[in-house]
Amino acid sequence: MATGLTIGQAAAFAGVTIKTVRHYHRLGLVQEPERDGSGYRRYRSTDLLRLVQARTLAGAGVPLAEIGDLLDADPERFAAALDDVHRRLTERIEDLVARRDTLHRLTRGDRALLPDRACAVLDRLADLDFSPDYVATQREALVLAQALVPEVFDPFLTQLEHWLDDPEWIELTKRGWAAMSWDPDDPRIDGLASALAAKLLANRALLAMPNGVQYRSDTASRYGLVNHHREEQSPSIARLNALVEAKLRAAGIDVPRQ
Amino acid sequence: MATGLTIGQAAAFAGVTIKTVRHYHRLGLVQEPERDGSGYRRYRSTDLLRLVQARTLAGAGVPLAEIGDLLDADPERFAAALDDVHRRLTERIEDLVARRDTLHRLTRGDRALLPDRACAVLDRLADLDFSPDYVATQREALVLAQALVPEVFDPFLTQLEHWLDDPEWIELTKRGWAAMSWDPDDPRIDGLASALAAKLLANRALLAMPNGVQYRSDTASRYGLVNHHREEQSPSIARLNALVEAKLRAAGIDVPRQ
DNA sequence: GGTTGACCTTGACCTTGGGTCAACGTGCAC
DNA sequence: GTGCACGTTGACCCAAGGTCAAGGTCAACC
Repeated sequence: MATGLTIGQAAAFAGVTIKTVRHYHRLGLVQEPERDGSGYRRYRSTDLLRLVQARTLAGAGVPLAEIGDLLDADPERFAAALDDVHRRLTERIEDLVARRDTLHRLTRGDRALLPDRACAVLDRLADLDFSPDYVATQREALVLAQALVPEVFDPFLTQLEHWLDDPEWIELTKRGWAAMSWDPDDPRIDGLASALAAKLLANRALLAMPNGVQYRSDTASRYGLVNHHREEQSPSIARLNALVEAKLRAAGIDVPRQ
Repeated sequence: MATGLTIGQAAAFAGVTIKTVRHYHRLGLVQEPERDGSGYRRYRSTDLLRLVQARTLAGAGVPLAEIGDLLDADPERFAAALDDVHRRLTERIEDLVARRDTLHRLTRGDRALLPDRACAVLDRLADLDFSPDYVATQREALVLAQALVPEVFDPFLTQLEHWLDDPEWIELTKRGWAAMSWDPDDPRIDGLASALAAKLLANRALLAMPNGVQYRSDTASRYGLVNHHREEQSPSIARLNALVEAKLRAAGIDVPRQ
């Protein structure tokens, strides 16, 4: 008797598994066909059509719960819904393309976390013979800055780029890094702090908060968190920083505390 | 104290939810950072890096279970895996594009189920003033044929295309369809069967199984299922078909039974 | 007319990548 | 000291099926 296809044949025709077909039946997404004498579902071509329609929508990412309504809707609502699905699909495709394109950045971690401009600064630091340790610390600071105080991230980079053109700053900074291994009471620290503060004061325009930046109530503490990052690993560096900040405050600069 | 970011800050930085971060910890995909005095997780930049790497891979569709191993792998295995991910992502994108492109076929069901060539044949049937009912039945037959006997689907279409150029066949077929409403014992049925059989025998080359088609053991019954599709709704059509088949067999043609 | 093997039936639980809710502890600002 | 946002764990929920179990059917071969 020509009673129609079995579930396996129907599933193969629609390009889904048997389990999926039964799942659709259970969700009421595709009506169950009639059974034959032995209880087998028998699929006619209208069932196949419905199945293919459902699978196509599901494959396009439409939630199964919506598909039933959609297929039963009047043509204009259906057409509108199709447009919507098409749009969402296009978005998803573009998203995937973007993800694919960013994948290769993963091979170098820093480039995954920081914008190109910051990476360039770090590369220049390495070229200028700063120790890898120092570069790594700066990288950490930049990552933290981006996460914690994004509103000053760009001005911060501008500062760094400026200092990199100043050989004297480079020299001072390298000495400051070397101070990490000094005794916290080393008398050279005070001289170094004075020199650094003088250098900063000579370029005080750079220190001002850029125009347009909202000073959030917690910005200061976040900024401090960035500035004092890794200080706990070296008391001498902590003392150096404290001295420099005190000298800046004495000169009337508003340095955030803590 | 500069102990690092809280989970909410880390999650925001990586572009995921807090829950996702903890999920990754539980799966061992991202190591848990140290806790501060109050039990809060505190994220350093290496943790952020790992988190961003994990999220990027996960977003690209890599199963979470694989990501941990991947990120711990040596660079060349990691690069190979990245290539693989890139390839899968490209496949997925192409698949989505294809699905998007087939979406619009859903507005007309027949076009979603049948290839263009079959749709063209159905359109010609409608143009030739076959009743919508007849066209619908033919559509069902084509869908069934495609599902059940795909190996003869193209030759079957070729036959149909041939007959459509024969005005006499068109006339006979329309009379045959009209027979549906006749009494099964109507004497005109026999004459119609003779005319149809003669027409088929005059083009017997078309009836042969095409070269290269494997005659599966069940092809005959499937073929019969297609041919006798909808017969149960009209005893006169059933009788007409039976008569035609008998005449063909008498002429030495191998017509599958049942 | 058995037996084999492919296919069908239902039902219950498993999976992935998280979301949601509850019940409770912390940190900070006013 | 009182909100209020944020943190902690744990337990359950979700889509969209997959897997496994325990049988019933069907067709074919011997």
